[in-house]
Amino acid sequence: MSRQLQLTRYDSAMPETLEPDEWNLWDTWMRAQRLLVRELDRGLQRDHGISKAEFSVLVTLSRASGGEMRVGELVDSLEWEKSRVSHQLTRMENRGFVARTEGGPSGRRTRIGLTAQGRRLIQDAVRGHAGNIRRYFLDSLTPEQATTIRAWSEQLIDRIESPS
Amino acid sequence: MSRQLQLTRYDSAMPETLEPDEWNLWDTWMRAQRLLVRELDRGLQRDHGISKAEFSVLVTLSRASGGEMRVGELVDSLEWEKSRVSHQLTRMENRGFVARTEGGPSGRRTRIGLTAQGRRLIQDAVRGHAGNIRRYFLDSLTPEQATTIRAWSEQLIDRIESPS
DNA sequence: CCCTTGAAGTTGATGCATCAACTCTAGGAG
DNA sequence: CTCCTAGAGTTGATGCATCAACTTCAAGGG
Repeated sequence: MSRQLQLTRYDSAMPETLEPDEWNLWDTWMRAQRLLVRELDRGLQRDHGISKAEFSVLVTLSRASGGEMRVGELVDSLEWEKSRVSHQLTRMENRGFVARTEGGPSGRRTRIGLTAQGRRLIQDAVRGHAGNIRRYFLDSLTPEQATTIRAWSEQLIDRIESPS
Repeated sequence: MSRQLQLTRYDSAMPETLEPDEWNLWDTWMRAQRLLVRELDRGLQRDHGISKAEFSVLVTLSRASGGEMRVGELVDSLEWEKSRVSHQLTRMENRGFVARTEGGPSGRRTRIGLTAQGRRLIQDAVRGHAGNIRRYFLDSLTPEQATTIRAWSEQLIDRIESPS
């Protein structure tokens, strides 16, 4: 993967209405994002054989009291679309990480639980993944940078989420 | 899209080995990323009917001298895998945005060019997308924040790309 | 001239992500 | 009791992204 200077690149808008400084900032930032996410994804895949999506589902289930949740609870917790959750659960059920169990005679609704394999897996993965987050993200930040990034992230979230 | 406080969420690792402050920073930052990327994607889709991937290919081709490139040049410029480029071109050829043309009698290799429709489309899209980058990203940054973000992004890129 | 080899590009398979359409069931209104 | 409806969940279709395997062709060696 040779790195070289380039003026046009994935995600680089560089339109006439952005100044060179501006697109450069945008490009640099987007590039850092992609590299970081890619590195974390690869870490999960390499060290634990699971994807980020699988990790998210497993870690959410592992924190549930009783180790079971309904699909709707997963939807709320993950902030995914319900169909995305459903598809993901199907794949993970096929891999043997989770199980769909019929609710008791009174209950009725489908519940999702970790299998023994899923439970074992997530315990290791959480530690490994935390280490990678620390190595690639947290350790790369000075305290001042961390403060700035946090403040800016919060601004951005508000800005996008409130229909200004 | 109701927003509510939650302690576990997509991409939140929150493992035992991360302090609450740490995972909170990580979570906030990841959340901001996702929202921003999603907003820009939706803008492209809504205003111009194209995906980010299509935008990237079109803008790259539109900057090429002669408006044509070889697949390998696209691969280098976009920093995508060649198979990804090939699949993307197939989809875009089906949509009528680009055309694969046989090189001249001497040349031989396949060249990729914009169609009239593709050229028309990208001219509008570049301006609209630039506006969205400004609105959601650039305008959300103070000069100091911009400086910090740029510096940190560069650190992170170096850190990940150099096999330290 | 033939054969090997490597670069360029394509293809197929699989998983992630989203949209739209569908099923099923529980809980009323009549 | 019967029907209607709304919520919960599933399914299918399509596009993005990646990996591995394959095809083609040009260049060079023998």
